[in-house]
Amino acid sequence: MTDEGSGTALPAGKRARRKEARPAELLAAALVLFTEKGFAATRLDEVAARAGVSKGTLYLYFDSKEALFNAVVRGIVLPSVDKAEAMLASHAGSAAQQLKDILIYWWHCNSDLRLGALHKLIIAEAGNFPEVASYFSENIVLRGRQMIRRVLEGGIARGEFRPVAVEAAIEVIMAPMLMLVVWNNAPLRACGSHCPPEQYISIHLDMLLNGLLQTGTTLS
Amino acid sequence: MTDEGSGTALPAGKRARRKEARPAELLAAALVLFTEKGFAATRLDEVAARAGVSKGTLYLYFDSKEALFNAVVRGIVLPSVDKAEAMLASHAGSAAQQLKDILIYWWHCNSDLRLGALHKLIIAEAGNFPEVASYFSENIVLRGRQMIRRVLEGGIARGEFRPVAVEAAIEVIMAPMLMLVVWNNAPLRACGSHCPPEQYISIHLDMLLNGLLQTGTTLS
DNA sequence: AGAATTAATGACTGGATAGTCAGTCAGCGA
DNA sequence: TCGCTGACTGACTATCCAGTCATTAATTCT
Repeated sequence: MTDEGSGTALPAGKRARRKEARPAELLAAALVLFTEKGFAATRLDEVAARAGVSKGTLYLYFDSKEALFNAVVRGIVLPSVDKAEAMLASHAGSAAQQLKDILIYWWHCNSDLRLGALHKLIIAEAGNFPEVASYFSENIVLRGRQMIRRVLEGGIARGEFRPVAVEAAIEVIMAPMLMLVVWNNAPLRACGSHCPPEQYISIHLDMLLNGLLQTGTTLS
Repeated sequence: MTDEGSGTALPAGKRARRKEARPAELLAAALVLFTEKGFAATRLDEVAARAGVSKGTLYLYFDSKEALFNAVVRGIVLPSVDKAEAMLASHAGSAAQQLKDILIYWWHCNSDLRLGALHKLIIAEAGNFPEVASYFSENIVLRGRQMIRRVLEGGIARGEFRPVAVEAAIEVIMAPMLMLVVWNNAPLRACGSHCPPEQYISIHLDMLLNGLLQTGTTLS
C-alpha cells in the first residue's frame, strides 16, 4: 500500500517539497496502475497515493487524466529506441548475430523500463486513444520494424538468409517477443513462457534460423 | 449508430418481445463494445442500444455488468475449441500438414466468431478479472497448447521434426497467430500484417519449418 | 373481447470519481 | 526569528453511470 513510486527517497518529510522529482514519480506510478488496471479503471487518487502525494498535486503537474496518459506513453519510450538504433549501427557481426543482439537488447529494455507493460497498455487502449496509438506506431513500432528490416535485407543480400518475404518475417520475428513481454506483464496463469526469457529467446532464434524440419523434408 | 446486433431481423416492431433472441444479441453487442473500448469504458446503455433494446432489458437477462462480461467470455469460445480438437483427432496427414491446418482453422475461428477480439479483451482485462482469466486459460489456452504439443511431439517422435524444446516452440508458433488476430481487432495503424492473413500464415509456416538460414550456416 | 401474463421501457437513485480551489505549511532569505 | 512564497493538501462539486422499479404494451389464455 504505502509503496514509494521510484528509487531516490530524499527528505521523506510528511509534506516535503520536491518539485523536480514529482513528475517522474507520478509517471512511474501511473505506468504501473494504467498497466495493471487499464486507463478507465485507474483512479487518479490511487495514482497520487502511490506516488506519495495528494490528487491536487497530480493536477499541478498534469492537466488531465488523458494528459497523464499521454505523458506516460511519450516519456517512457523514445530513449530506448534511440539507444537500440545506435547499438545496431555500430554492430559488425553476422545478420544472425545482429538479430540475436537486437532481441536480447529489446528484452532488457522491457525489464528495465517496463516497455513491455507499455505495449500491453497500447494494445488495450489503442481504440480509445487513436492519437496516442499513432504516436506509438510512428515512434516505436515503425522504427523497430525498420531495424529488423535492415538486418533481414542485409542478411538476404549477403546470402546469409534465404530470400523470405521480409515484411511478414518481421512480424514472425517480433510477435513472440511481444507475447513474451505482454504475458510477463499480465498475470494470466498458464500463459507465458515457463522458462527464463533468455532461454526462450535463444530457442526462438534457433527455430527461426534453423527451422523445425529435419533437412530434406518439405511441406506439400 | 442504429446498428442491429446480429443477423436474423425478425418482427422488428418497436417494442417486439423476443425472449429467445435477446441474450445472443446482447452478447454480440457486448463483445464488440468490450473489445473496442475495454470493460470499464463500455456503457451498458450503449450495449443495450446496439442490441436494439433498453438498459432495463439487459438486466432482465444478465444480473450485472460483470455477469455480462463472464457470459461473453464463456459463451463465445468453447464450441470452437471442441471442433478444433475433433478436427485434429481425425487428421491423418504429416505433422507439418497438421500444423498448417490447425493454424488455418484457428484463423477461420477468429474471422467467424471474433475469437481474436476476445483474446485482445482478455489480455487487456486479465488483471481486473482473475476468475475470467483463469477460466480462459484453462479452457482455451491450455487446450490449444495441448493440441500443438501433440502435433510437435508426434512430429519429433516420427523424425519429421528436429527435437526442439516443445514448450517454447508452442509459444513461438502461436505468438504470431495471436498478434495477427490482436492487430486485426485493434485499430493501430502501421501494426499488423500488410498482406492477407492466409498468405501471412503460409509465410509463417515456411519460416517455421524451413528456417531463415541458407543451409550450412550456423549461429555461433 | 376481456383478463392475465410477462417482455420491455426509461426515468430515477445512489455511489463513485474527475477535476477545483481556498487554505496550509515547509523551506528559504532577511 | 520572522515572514513570505509556492508546493502541497483534501474537502467539495458536477457529472457520469450501474443498477432499480413502477409503468406500458405485446402476447396468450379463457
